[in-house]
Amino acid sequence: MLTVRLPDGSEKNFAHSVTPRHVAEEIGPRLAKAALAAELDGATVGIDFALPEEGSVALRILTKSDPESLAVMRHSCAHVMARAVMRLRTGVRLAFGPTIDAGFYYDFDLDEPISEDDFPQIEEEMRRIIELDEPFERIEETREKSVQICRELEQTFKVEHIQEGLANHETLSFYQQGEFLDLCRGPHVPSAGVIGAFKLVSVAGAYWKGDQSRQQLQRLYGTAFFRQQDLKSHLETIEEARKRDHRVLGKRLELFSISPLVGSGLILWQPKGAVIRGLLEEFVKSELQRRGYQPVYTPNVGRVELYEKSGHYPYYSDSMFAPIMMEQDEQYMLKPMNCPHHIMIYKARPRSYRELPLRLAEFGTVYRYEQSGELSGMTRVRGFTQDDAHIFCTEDQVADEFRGCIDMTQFVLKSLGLENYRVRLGFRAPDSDKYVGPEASWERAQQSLVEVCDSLGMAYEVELGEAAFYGPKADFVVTDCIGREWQLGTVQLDYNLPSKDRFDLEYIGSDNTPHRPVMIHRAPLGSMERFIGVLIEHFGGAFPLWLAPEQVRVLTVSEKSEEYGREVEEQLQSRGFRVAADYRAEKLGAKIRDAQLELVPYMFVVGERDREAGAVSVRDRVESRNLGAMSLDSAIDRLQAEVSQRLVRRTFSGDAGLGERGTSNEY
RNA sequence: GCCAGCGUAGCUUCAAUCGGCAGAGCACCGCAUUCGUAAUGCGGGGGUUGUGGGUUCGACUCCCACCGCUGGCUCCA
Repeated sequence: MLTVRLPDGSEKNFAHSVTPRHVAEEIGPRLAKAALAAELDGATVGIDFALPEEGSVALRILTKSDPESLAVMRHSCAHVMARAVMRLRTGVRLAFGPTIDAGFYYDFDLDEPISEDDFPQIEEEMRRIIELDEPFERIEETREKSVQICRELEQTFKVEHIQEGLANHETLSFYQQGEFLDLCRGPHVPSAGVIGAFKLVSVAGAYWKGDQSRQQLQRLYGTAFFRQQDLKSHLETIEEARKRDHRVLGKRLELFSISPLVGSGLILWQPKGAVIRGLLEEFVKSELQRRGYQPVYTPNVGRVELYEKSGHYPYYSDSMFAPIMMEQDEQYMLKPMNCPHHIMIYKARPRSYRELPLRLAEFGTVYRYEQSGELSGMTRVRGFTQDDAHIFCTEDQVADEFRGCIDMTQFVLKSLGLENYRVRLGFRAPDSDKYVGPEASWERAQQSLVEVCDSLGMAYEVELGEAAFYGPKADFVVTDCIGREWQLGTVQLDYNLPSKDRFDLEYIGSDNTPHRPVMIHRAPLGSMERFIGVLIEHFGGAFPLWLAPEQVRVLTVSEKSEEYGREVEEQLQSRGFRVAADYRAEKLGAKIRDAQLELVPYMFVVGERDREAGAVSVRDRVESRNLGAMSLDSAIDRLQAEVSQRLVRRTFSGDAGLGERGTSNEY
């Protein structure tokens, strides 16, 4: 006998084999009709799933109102899409078609490539399939039979997947809908009719099993919702993201530019962007000073031998700019990392334990030859400046230093209105030869990271295989105001570069014998380019007052007030504000409009009335509102208070569902 | 690097019918206007249609190569 526990605490007993559908029918016909899937002891299953005949299970029937059913429905929609493509095309071989955060995709190998022009036709065919409202039927087969079925269907990727990826599965499942039969773990919704609204989003290349050395397939991305209005609002959020694109805003607001003649992926900071960067650097520098870091400067090139010693050259030569050849035995690299240089500063003389922790900081510019297809605006570039520092400390100091790095990162992010983030601990993958150093050091380093995170009560997730080659790391993955994730700051523990085989770092301990220090690599912002790119999108170009390239614009009502306007402008300038003025022979409305669109936080409107009173009329951009006339001094006090608090007055808040594309790998 | 798409004036605002005279808006410059909280009017300049080659009587339009960009894949010390 089976006991089924329901969410309301009640229990139902069944003497014979049942499915969630039967359970739902027992509860009521309404629920049975609305049931799309079920949650069985925490896992999502289809409503036709055969529950065990004995024992006790927790079961929750899932309907449209449960978020879990959205993923199930989207996976079904991926099948509908694949079915439509197979109706329209010949020689379609199916690969994987999972659900992702914002929708789903399916990978195909096709005789003729699909382009976006084909979307309307595919969508039309999908609509037809959905109208038929045919059920998704689950079929279970033995391995041999499954291979045979896939062979007959000429689905060679599926054959391979059964034989390799699913080698330890005794039985396999298929889902059938009309003429469409696909190897698939499921679950699926009962029938296609529940797919309320869908849209094909994009088409892209993707390698079979994510392996660059294997065949490239076409990946068709789509999304689906139960209700048309949810699809609409999803598309609106994508549109919102598009409007905030830092590449567009960066050009419009004259923050940065990229010139093909200078080179792809190389950022030219325009004056206004340079203001923002300079302010952020000052902000970080003052924190570094407070926290006992010492600034250093190092050159932009270094001999190849330096990077051979560090191990970067053997590991990353493909993504480094080629060496600069001088003589046969004299080659220089553009530096891809600052750490080897900082290490040489440490090594410039013998070190005592009394000096540790030694914290060396530099806004170090590095160059990496990223693949051309990787480049994107400021977020993925070939030259960038890290807010870098390397801490050399004793084993005993590691935890405190690591804690200090986390603290500084949290402080900096918070000051910029980036309060939504998670921490990802990147650990080594077992049995990989990608890493340097003995396993014991790795264990120790990984253990320290976990202990510090636990002691701070900080949530984190461990990801295997995400470590740097020399040590494990803690990455800060920041969610911006429309729900997209960005990897920004990082703290990395390193027991390897100091080792005998690498740079053989030492300090003399209190026992008067040499000891090996531990290194911590850390960059709270990551790179200035990427960080500011993300900030542009986060703020939609409307920077808080303390960072705004132009903080105040003086607007004259007419040319009659120009002289007074210039006085006000000069006053603001001398009080430390970044100020501009609009003396054009335009109407006030036009000047206001331009300043609003250029995202200037405050406008000081000056006319004859103000001149007579020695006042300014303050207009606030955020509220798009006239705050009224006030004395210049009180207006300045007001702004100064806002600057000194580093007040972040507004960021859009919402969720585009554009988060990292984590897949749950249905097949 | 790979797959797909795109490239017309400073502008990710865009037009140019089937291959038949490259044209608007915004921005910019000039003149007039002297204005009180999101666009004053008039006039003007600005183009080797990404680059190079090909097909054609004729190419923004069709074909090839290259460059750049976009969306993905792979990569990310």
